[in-house]
Amino acid sequence: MNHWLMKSEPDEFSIDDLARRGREPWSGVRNYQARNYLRAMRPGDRVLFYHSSCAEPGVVGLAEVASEPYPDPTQFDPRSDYFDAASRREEPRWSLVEVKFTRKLRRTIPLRELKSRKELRGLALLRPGNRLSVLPVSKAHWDCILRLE
DNA sequence: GCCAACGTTGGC
DNA sequence: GCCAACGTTGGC
Repeated sequence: MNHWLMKSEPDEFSIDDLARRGREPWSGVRNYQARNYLRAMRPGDRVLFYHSSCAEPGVVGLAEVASEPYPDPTQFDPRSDYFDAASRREEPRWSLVEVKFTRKLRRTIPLRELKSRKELRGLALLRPGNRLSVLPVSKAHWDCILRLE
């Protein structure tokens, strides 16, 4: 089983939105490296849900990968913001997985606090300029972050 | 709103 | 293949 971190802007889709829906196809990832991480995901993998571009960026909840990766349907929808005219159905460019709500954390663990922890050195989220919306997390880092709760 | 740190695009 | 210009992400 692998561990991941997935970012979402709470104005767009928050942990409370995921709690309400229970399960959500993670559409709209349009970065090749992030896509490759999505394709490496398997049902049962654990996910840290992270709020970005907001007053208090940080880890806010836990989720679980709930499907195998499959082609993101929004790439074929001309009305979607995520439409990609260059993607062909025979060879879809973009993938997604479905994500299932596990629970909210008792508190937000702010980015500021993650940065202050020596044990979290090397966490992909903290690497300079890392803007990927989907990132791997080691088991050791996962455990460390949950101990901060 | 600013800006660093990227990724992408397109001319050559 | 190089690289300048441009667009995006996301913290602050």
